[in-house]
Amino acid sequence: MVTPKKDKGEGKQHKDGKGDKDEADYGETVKECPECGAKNLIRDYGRAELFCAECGLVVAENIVDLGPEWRAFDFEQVSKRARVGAPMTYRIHDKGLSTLVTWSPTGQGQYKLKRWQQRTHIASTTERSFIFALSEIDRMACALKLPMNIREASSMLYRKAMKQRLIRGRSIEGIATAILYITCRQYGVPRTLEEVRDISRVGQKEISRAYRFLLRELNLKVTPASPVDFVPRFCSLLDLSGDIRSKAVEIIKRASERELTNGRGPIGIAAAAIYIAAILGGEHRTQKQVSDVTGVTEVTIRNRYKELSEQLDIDVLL
DNA sequence: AAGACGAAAGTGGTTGA
DNA sequence: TCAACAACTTTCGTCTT
Repeated sequence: MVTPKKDKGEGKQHKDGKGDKDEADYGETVKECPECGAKNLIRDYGRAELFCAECGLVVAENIVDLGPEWRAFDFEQVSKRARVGAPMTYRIHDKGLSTLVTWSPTGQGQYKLKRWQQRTHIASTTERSFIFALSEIDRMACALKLPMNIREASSMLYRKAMKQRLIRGRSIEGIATAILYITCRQYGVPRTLEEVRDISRVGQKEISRAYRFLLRELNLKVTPASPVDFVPRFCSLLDLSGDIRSKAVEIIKRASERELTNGRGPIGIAAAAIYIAAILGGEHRTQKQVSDVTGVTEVTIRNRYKELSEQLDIDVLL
């Protein structure tokens, strides 16, 4: 029953078809996010991309990389990896360190061969499902325009879940989707459950189940999403200016000081704050428009916006 | 006609016995 | 496991611009 989201501003989102040279230049000169207008872009040379800290949009890829092409997570890795082998990444199923095993059948009995094959069969099926999970995480992260660091973190989390034998007997899709959802929350670029569900191949129920299960089993703490986290993305989807964005954030801050946000859904609060801010700033959007983008109903927007405007003494004149 | 409003009933998730 | 509960949705009639 969720209305399909209109793909507004297709042109200003990050383009894949452009040449590397153009993008490298773009990465050097662009100063603010074309999606939400935020100024704090993060340049990740390790992943050769430029992404927005506010909404998580990948602004440019293949930017000029001034650092070494390998990554190191501690000193030991630095010394070992300085000039040997391919770069290691968690997004490749065997961490990119593959081993080629040659087999010489001379003098080996049938029995041993069989056992070896059984073992490798088990290894290869779990490996295959892991590869599948990673490709799914990548696909979904791509569709949601999430930065590479979130994809990396998701891969690491999935690996961890696998080590603790949490995947076996559960749907890979469900777990992978839940993990992506968790990582987004942890990195402060939350996507709504509806958004995640729309690009996943499993239903909302299964995602929620996997989500709760993983939080419990992995002892993860996920702080409730703040309404503020949703503002940049929603504002840009509504074609609202940066002025409205900061107004909305301001309203949310005042609301949370007065504890008007307690027990309320963060998305509804964000939607109402944006609705109010847009009217105050002379860029009126209808409740329906806001509702379509945020996924909360007009009724909820009305209820929240009544509360906010009354309690914060904001005169909203239409 | 479109947008805003609000009442009333329904839904899905959480909590606590 | 079940019922109570709050937040949110659906639906729909009415008012306003």
